[in-house]
Amino acid sequence: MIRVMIAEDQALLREALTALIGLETDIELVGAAADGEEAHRLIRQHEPDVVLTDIEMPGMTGLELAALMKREQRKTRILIVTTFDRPGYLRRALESGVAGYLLKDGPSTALAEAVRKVAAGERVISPELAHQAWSEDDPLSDRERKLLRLAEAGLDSGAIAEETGLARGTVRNYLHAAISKLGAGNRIEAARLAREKGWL
Amino acid sequence: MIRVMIAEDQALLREALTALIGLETDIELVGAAADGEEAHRLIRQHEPDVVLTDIEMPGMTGLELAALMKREQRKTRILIVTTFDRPGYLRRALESGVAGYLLKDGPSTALAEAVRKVAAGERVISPELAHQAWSEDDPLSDRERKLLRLAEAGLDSGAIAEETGLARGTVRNYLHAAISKLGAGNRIEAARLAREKGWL
DNA sequence: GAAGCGATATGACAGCTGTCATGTGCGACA
DNA sequence: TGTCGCACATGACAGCTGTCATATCGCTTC
Repeated sequence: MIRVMIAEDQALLREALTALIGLETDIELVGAAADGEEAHRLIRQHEPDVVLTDIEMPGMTGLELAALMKREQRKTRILIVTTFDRPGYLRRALESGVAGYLLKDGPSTALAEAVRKVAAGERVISPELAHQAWSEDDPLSDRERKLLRLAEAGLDSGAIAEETGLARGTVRNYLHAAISKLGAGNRIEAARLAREKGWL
Repeated sequence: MIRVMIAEDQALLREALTALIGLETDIELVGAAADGEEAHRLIRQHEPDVVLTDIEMPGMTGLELAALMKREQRKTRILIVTTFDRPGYLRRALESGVAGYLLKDGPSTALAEAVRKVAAGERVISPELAHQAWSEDDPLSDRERKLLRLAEAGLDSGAIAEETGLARGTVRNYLHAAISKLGAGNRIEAARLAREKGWL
């Protein structure tokens, strides 16, 4: 019997996944959490074989949860189930040590199958994504990413400078580097491109 | 017996909803569609009492589907099930003539209950949203909305002018109006604010 | 018909943005 | 130790953006 836990903040999807798992005879649901911290607590309590989780959750993301499993040397393996099909997300997920990455777009039959494979120690990646796993490197530095996020929120160079303690000219310089690396025409387009790739 | 159809492009959620509906004894599933056009075809074929649908779908949105039901004078009623909790979305949905608007955040028990109420002719709105239904009017004109969307994508005034056939000065003027109406400091912030409200 | 109003349209001007040249300091590495 | 690369920093300049004054047109209201 494979012991599974669900961590998903959308109640409807969480309970629907519960219903789907309930249809399988060789998989047992041992808990369901609505946020990352509750998930961590329940994992320590039940020590499931596999945790189905979204990436974005209140409290703790699915990726942080995966990193935590590694740090605490648990055998519990993380299977990400998400809508985000951006290359950067998959890359970051794999680097966090997740055992699988499924898209919510995929057929539900893939879910139980993926749980079985992950429980057996295999690594599972949505076929739609497998080819783009190592597609393109994030060329942005931490500084560029941070300033790009502020620019995306609508702050002008002066406000970003104040926020970060940099000079206005320096802010423009970093944004110029980001714009140039991404092949964009301005900071707005640069932010959009970076977000599409999953780099923000 | 209430006859229900599901229109949802995420396969996993679609099949999970199917599983949830399957648990109810007084509700019967008569079809499931992965996009708006397929949904329309299946509605004409099966004439369900209620259609569960997301707003954003390939082919046709759930709101367009609702408007179509009204135009074709069908008795089929649309129940929106979505993640979008922005005020503007609910307002536009109600104006499109939907019979209900549920958040995926809500408990799954609310789903069957909502289906029953909608089938009985009632109107159902997620309690989290009810208070903000008429919270704030969209102050933007169609022209302003369109230009704001182009600006959000990273086009500069010149590119937007070319795209729309307007003069550069006119483009800046419309964006200025939008910025001013929204109390923003620049076009980026204006686009962000408008999107948060659900006006884009 | 005249006044009022909103949508459309344009140009002038100050300030902001993107680009580039240039410079400093720090750690890596042969 | 030198120099190489990289992050950090700044100023100059052309072009773009935000703001405002202004004007036309169609429609409503009296």
